[in-house]
Amino acid sequence: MEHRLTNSEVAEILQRIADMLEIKGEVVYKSLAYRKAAQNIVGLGRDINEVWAEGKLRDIPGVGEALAKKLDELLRTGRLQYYEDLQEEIPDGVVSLLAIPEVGPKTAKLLWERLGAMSVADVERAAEAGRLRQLPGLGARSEQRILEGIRALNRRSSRISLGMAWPVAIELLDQLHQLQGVEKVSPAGSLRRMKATIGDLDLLAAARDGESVTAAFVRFPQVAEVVLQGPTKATVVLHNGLQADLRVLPRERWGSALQYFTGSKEHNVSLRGLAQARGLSLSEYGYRRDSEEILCPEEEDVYRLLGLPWIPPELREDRGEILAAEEGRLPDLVEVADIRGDLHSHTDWSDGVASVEAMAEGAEALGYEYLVISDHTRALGVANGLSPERFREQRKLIDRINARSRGFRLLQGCELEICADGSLDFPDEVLAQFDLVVASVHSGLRQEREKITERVLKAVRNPHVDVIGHLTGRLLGQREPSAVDVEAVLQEAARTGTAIEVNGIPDRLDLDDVHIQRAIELGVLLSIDSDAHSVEAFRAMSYGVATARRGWASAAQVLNTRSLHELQLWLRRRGGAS
DNA sequence: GCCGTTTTCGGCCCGACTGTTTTCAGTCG
Repeated sequence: MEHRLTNSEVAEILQRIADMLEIKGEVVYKSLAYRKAAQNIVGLGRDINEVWAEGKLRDIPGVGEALAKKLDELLRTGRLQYYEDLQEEIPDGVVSLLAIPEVGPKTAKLLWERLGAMSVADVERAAEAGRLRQLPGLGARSEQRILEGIRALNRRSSRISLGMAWPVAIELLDQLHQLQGVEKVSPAGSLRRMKATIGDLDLLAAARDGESVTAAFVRFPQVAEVVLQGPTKATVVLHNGLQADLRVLPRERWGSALQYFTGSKEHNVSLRGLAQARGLSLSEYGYRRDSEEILCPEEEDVYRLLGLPWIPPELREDRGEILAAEEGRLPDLVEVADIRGDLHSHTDWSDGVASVEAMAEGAEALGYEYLVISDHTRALGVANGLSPERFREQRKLIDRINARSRGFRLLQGCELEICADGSLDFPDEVLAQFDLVVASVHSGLRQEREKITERVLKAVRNPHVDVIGHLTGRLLGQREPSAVDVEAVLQEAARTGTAIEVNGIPDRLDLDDVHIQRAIELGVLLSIDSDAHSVEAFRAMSYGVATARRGWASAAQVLNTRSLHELQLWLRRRGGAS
């Protein structure tokens, strides 16, 4: 096989098939089935090629006989006849029209059949020429909306990182909370589930008079444009280009509303399935049994009526959390308060902006017991990597700071370069001098799978290496993850006891949630780090913790929830220095 | 196309908003 398809490539093909089936006008449940399977393949946590090789495709939820057969053909040959036949019937250009807001499968088909539109640009031209309003079911207003949709599409900067979205949302929620009659506010949607990237800001408010709240909301200074506005919801585009959706519900329906709008959609679908089995119908307004209404003022009420414990939002991706809740084996998720120290940080000795002293003070102010200063090693010239001699000097400074501090302790580490040629930047005798070593790849990220995997495995097997930093090297929206065989690294890390980092920098969040869940399954120890290059950047820890929670991690599985003493014991047993 | 303490066939979640509609279809989340 010339190219091994990744999970997301396979899922993408299934999603496109679903798109084409919708345009064809097939029964909706068929395309839903394709989408569900695609979702589960993305959330698999392991390489679908391996699942295929084991003959276990049918074990993937949502994959039945027909899909297993198609996936087998796709993974075996790299092609899928069914998909190619569909492409003959529905050109890719028609599918691409679905990217336009306001254009769904019905409209796409109409535009294609009646106007021959095969691209977004075709639709834009037709709309500008006033030809859309002549189509059945469309009028001048629809034409205008579609045109606006295309303009929004052209300027849309896709999804933004959680770290960018979160502060913006909190500010809007603060303003909402100050409005007359607003009793409660909360983030909802992917924001509340702490997904790595956020499409729209979903905001929720409890108030009796929704009309006045949405009216005030659309006049907030951050708002550039009002997309829609009604008595219970409003959608706006902010000056920074983000879209924000606000929903307003009365206080007595807060629980069901918050649950509903937090999603995920898949989680909610499964939940409604459970409700139905009990003769209940669930919506954002509460439960209904025939004509009787059951209100849920708190989110716990929604779950309790189904006999379930409250499920943390980070788990609500329909990746087994409902079954786990039913069986009483939901994980006790790690929290920011569990974190006792940070194992990865930089100072102005390499590419950080703060002094060792300032970083130490910052970490102590956060209530940490310890901080590992882990500046870059010499091979990373662009980051002013340090030589062994410079590290020895830095050690003296760290010793001095420790000598005058009480309770808090600095440890000296390094972020050891895993060089492109597969070597480690320092020999073992130098590595033995550090309290803790984080080893990371910063170069040769485009190497082929075997080569880059072998580099990382070498670091995992080195007894002086304690943590593998940002394993895949992905930068959200900028750089795809490297081809590294995550499964192989995780398995080896489970064997050697090496910790794998969950890097909290919002653009990284690496490992990602799906692989964290797999790491937990394999018993791999995690280290949640801020990788801070400044004092303010310590706060990235919270995004790292959120990502670990999304991967079902509990405190026991996270190295830096341990006390200084326990950490030092762990380091000593690993055979490194300290 | 999937799936089964209702079922191997017949279900498959629910509602807001908008526009072109004389009662509803399409899109979105």
